[in-house]
Amino acid sequence: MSISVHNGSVDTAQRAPEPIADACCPSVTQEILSIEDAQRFAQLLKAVAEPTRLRLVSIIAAQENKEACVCDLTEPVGLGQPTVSHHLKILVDAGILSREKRGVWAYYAVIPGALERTAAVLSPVH
Amino acid sequence: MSISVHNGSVDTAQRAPEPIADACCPSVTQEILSIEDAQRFAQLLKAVAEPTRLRLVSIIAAQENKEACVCDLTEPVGLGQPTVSHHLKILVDAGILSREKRGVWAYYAVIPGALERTAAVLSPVH
DNA sequence: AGTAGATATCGACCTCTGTCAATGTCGACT
DNA sequence: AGTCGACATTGACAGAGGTCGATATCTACT
Repeated sequence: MSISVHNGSVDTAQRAPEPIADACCPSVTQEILSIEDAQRFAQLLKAVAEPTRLRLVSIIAAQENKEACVCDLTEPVGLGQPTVSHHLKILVDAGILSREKRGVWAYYAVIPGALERTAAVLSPVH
Repeated sequence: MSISVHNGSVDTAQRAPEPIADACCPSVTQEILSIEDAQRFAQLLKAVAEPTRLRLVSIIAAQENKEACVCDLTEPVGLGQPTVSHHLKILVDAGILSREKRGVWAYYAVIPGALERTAAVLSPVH
C-alpha cells in the first residue's frame, strides 16, 4: 500500500476543507452578520486570537526568507514540538500560513494578504 | 468589618482596568511580538473572535442611533439576558463597546475607531 | 412604601482548548 | 537494511470559556 503519491497534487486533495480566509464580502459593520458568517469569521479570528500563535506568525514574518521550519520555532516560543506543530496546523487550516515540505523539514510561511483579509472582517478596507 | 460603601462614586472608580484597545505601536508583521504584547493582542482579538459577540457588534452598529440596550439584543441573538450581558461586558472591557446607563436601560455603542484599531494589530494601516 | 421591570452578578454545568508525553510516519544517510 | 532526525498524530489532563437559572441591584412609577 501507500503508493507514495508522486503526483504532487493529491496531497492537497485530501486536505483543504476550504480555508476560511475567503472573507470576501460582508464585514461586521456593513450589515447584520448571519449566524453562518459570524461562525466563519469567529473561527478565522480565533486562529489568530492566541498569544502563542500570534508570536509564531510574527516570528515567521520576521524571518529573512519569510519562512521557518518547526525546529526554528520551538525554542523562541518555549514550547514543545507537538504543541508548536498543533498551533501551526490551526493557522494553516485557517488559511493564514502555507506549509511546504522540503525533505525532512516543513517550511511555514505567511500567505500574502491573509492577515489583511482577516483584518478586513473587522474593518473593511478603504 | 465590611463597611458597605454607601459612597456612590465608587462605582466608576472600581471599574476601568484600562481597555486593551490602545494597541498603538507594534503589529504582528512589524516586529517580533513580545510575550506581553502577544497576550494583550490576543486578549483584544479574543473579545471579538466569538460568533455571538460578532453578531452583537454587528447588530449594534446597524442600529439607527448606533446604540442598543440589552432588551433589544436578547431576541436577535436568541440567548438569555444574563448571557448577553456577559458578552457585552467582555466587549466593554476590551474597549470595543461603550456603555451608558440612561434610566433603567443600559445603552451600548461601538466606540469609534475601536474595530479599526483592533484590525490594525493584524494589518497596520497604510 | 411598595411594586414592576431592566440589568448585573453568582454558581454550576458542560464543552472547548492549550499543553505534554508517548508513539507513529517519513525522508536522508551510512 | 538499519539508524537517526524532523515532524505529525494520539490520548490524557487541566484550565478557560459559554450558557443558564437564581438572585441581587437599581430605577421609575403608583
